[in-house]
Amino acid sequence: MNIGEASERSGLPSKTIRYYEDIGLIRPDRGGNGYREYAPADIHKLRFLQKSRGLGFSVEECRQLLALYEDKSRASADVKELTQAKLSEIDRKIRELTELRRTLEHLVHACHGNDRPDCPILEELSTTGGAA
Amino acid sequence: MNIGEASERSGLPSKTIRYYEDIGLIRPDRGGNGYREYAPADIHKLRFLQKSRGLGFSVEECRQLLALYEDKSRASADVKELTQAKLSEIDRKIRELTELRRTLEHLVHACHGNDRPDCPILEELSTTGGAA
DNA sequence: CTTGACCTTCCAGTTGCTGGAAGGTTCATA
DNA sequence: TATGAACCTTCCAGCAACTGGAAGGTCAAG
Repeated sequence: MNIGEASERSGLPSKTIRYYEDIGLIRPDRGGNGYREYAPADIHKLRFLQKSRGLGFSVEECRQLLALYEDKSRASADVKELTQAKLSEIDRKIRELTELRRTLEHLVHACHGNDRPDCPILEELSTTGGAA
Repeated sequence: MNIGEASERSGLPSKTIRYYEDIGLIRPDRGGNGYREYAPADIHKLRFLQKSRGLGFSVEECRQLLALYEDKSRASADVKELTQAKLSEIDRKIRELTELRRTLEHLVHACHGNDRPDCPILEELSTTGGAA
């Protein structure tokens, strides 16, 4: 399929898809007309990239995560370690998001109409979420 | 407190803190010597920024989120709507992270030593996580 | 065989930092 | 009181990750 459909299916702008090719994240085939041709596997990767980027992983981290899917070196201890590190990172992000969610919800429920200069929730956030 | 301590307490580099001031996210006082002086409330904001940026929210989104804490317009329906939108976004992120976590874990447990060119997990990821 | 929606490359601009230079402040110690 | 380390300041340049636009080729429909 062409880049337009790849864009639709992955949720990424065509521009971004081309950019990801530039920096070597994906390598679609080319048709006789010079058009990029995306296979289903490419779409998987693009969706994966779309999500992981949106979740605050850097492009380099995404490259690592993506590499975990490619079997080249999958069984190695390095990869396991990397995966474990990523898992911890993901857990941290989930915790922080949950905390953020709770804070927002409190704000909307508990602070509604209350215009004290210092909302107690702010205080809570700062103590609950200990520094890294 | 000075920017160094603010950096330590917030987990953000001093450079970034100054940048956030440049773009109007925070407004610390200045001492007679020209040094920035951070109040505890500023640290709260900085920590909040550190987290929300790391969770994939853009600076503009962070500005909105931060505005939810400032009581100026807290009771308005607009703000409630915005908060609700942000809550949905957060929920989506949590779901995606959970999914990503599960995928990674499967990879490390189920695919270890299996070097089939197309891992079934990849397939799962692409079907489980529907397009936006 | 033209019109419109695709696609291509290339180059410039934006966002969100990040590093470094050049210099001022503070504080401990000699 | 002075010297030096460890802070702080502004400014400017560069990098990361896109994003938009120009200039032009391709393709399917009418």
